[in-house]
Amino acid sequence: MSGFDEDDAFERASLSLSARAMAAGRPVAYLDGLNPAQRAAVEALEGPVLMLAGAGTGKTRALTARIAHLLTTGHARPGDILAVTFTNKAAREMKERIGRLLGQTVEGMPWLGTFHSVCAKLLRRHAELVGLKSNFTILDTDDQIRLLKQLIVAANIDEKRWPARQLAGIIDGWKNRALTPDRVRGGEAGAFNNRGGELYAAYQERLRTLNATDFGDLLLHMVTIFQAQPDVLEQYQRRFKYILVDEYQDTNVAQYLWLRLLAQGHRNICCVGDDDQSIYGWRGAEVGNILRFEKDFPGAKVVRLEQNYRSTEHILAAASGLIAANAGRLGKTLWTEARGGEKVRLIGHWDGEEEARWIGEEIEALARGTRGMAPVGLNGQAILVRASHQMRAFEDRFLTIGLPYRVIGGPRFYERLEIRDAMAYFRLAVSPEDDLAFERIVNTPKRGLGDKAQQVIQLTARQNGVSLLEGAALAVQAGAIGGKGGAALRELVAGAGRWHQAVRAGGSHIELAEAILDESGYTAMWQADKTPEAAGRLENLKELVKALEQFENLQGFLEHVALIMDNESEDAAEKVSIMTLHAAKGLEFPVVFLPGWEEGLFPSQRSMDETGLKGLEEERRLAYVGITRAEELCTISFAGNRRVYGQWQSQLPSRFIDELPEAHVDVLTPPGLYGGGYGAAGMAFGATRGGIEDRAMRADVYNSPGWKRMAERAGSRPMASPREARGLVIDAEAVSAFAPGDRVFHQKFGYGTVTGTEGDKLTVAFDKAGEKKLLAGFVVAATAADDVPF
DNA sequence: GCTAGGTTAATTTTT
DNA sequence: TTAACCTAGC
Repeated sequence: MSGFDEDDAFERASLSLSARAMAAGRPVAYLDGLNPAQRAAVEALEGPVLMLAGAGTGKTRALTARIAHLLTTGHARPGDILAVTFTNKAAREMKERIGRLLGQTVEGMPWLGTFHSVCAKLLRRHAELVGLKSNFTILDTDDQIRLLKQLIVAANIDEKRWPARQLAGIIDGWKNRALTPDRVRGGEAGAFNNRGGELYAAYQERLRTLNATDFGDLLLHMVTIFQAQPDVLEQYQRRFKYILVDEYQDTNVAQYLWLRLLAQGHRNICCVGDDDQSIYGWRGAEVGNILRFEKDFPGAKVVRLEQNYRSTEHILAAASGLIAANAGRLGKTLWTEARGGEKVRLIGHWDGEEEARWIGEEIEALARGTRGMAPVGLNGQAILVRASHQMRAFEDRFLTIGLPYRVIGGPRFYERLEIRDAMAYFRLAVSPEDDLAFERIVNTPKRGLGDKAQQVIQLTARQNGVSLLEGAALAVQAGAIGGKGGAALRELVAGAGRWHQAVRAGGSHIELAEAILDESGYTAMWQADKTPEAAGRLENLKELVKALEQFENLQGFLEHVALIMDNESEDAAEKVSIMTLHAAKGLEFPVVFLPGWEEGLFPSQRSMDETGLKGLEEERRLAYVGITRAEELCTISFAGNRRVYGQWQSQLPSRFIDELPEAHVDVLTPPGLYGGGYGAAGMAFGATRGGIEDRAMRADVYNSPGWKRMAERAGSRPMASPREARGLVIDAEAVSAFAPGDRVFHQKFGYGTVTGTEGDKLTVAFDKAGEKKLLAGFVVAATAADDVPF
């Protein structure tokens, strides 16, 4: 966040940028190779433009070319363009690509960044308008929750029944919708044990006192300012002559309002997005924003990017067929010039472990090139799951067979305990009044300051109206905290004073950081720790200090970290990637595996329960995102049994599997596996046994009284589906064909004797494989002729 | 203040 | 099943 705050700095940069590009005589180089649609999107500079960019259609290319076009044609200087993204990664990428297009780095694009970083920058200039100082701190989720916890306790609410995390979610929801406490409607304010609105107000008040914001506030405050201060708004309407928005389908109400306010004047706003890839509804994104664009901006030019450069025709057709089941789309048809390629593969497995085993073998085979394709390195292969707990089966399996993998997502560097602790020390050095930071480290490392001592500090601080650090100093002076704790606190207070002095004095912030970690005893704490992770933590601390080098001072670093929580370490080694579907958005791989396509898991039961059809459609978009990540080979799989929270459950293939167009799917016969039952993937399509083919009718079945009765009758069975209503599944009645003592045959386990039945599950003592629990559909009655008892 | 054992809940996640 | 979180008890 350092560098370009000075207006004239980017004025200068802008001049040199366009001038140089022009002088170099390649004013149109960035247009080379654009297809007609991309070109149209690039050249429609004036007025509202909606760029509907399907997966793999060269969206970033068009977007960056558009910026290059604005600059080179002299329509705008870098400082005139507001370009917002959701992630730092996207912003970085865009900067790089613009730089490449124009043949130089674009350090002069001061307003290209994430919604949050741009808003933070704006808010620092106008903080006083919402009662903050310009050096406010930005709290992360962890701080937010700790703060809320305090407020909940203070409000005499049972924190166990009403967890702070939940309140945080509610408040975030309000902020996403640009609702300040006074705007939360009566009924809604009654959320959270009837105290939601009140706690929200208290929380905002507390943030102001702490001179802090949370992430949601960055936008909320800016919307508030723009709405209440026409002069400020106008200033930025004039400054931002052109507005570009990436991933518009992911914007929430607050972001939408913010953009609309800024674009109101000239209406030069270009939004890029894909309604079919809207997968963040659960965190406030409004697909409606993109669906409504033409109404919001009458006369908008809508450009569709539909030529796909990523995937084979089968993959595209499968994805298109699937997404067609969603209602209320803007509509796009992806096409490609590429011909041929593999169909999407579909395979059913016995259980989750087997699925993992099979995928592991496939990956190895593909890497060796024994699948009729050129070898695909591990870096080119990915497994995309719906929920992160599904990763475990793969990790377990891959560790066993020694297949290198990397998990994308998960806890990030700056969210790690030791990093957050160290950061709290830095924060305290920069701002001694940062109470949250003080609280975090006051007894880390252990200083013998327990609840009681901390209460004394709190009380002293409140009575004197000072920060906790000052309160601690006073308490020490007064001798209110005795013994070991008192001495340790005295040292901490002295240290904090020293560090703050050092910050003010300037000097090397790297040396200071090292000194802080040293003098506080923090480094020593981990050195003394004998647990296996201690070494890694020390390593991380070193890395943290190293990261400081890129900044001029601690303040700059802290701002950076507050907003840029990613750290993608380069890892050159060949590894399979495992990640969630959400994390996969925007990525592509030659080979993609999509496991766990089962009712209840994907689409997620919870999603459907909570948001009904809306949730289901978002799940379907997630499936669409998954398939469209694949360039050459996409393999969808499901398991007939899966352990869910320790319980074995029978699983039904996902309804999304039914929705795949058959012509583009290759149903693999599981090699040497079971031969009967629904698990035999051939049955995955509703083609057999009188399936209902009509989609509308299928939806009807789902909502019909008959279906509901059916679901009820299924009783304890957690996942009933339309498929069952259609009789596609061997249900409880079929089970009665088997009784204890019957001889049965299983493709994998061979012959065995039924020892028990329970609903549609059988317990079978197999002659060779031992006792197994399984679905009746997976076995057939043994015929005397075949069955050779031993 | 720490640890062991019991209880509870269990998507998706960026900033 | 498991992992995180919290409460007793040392």
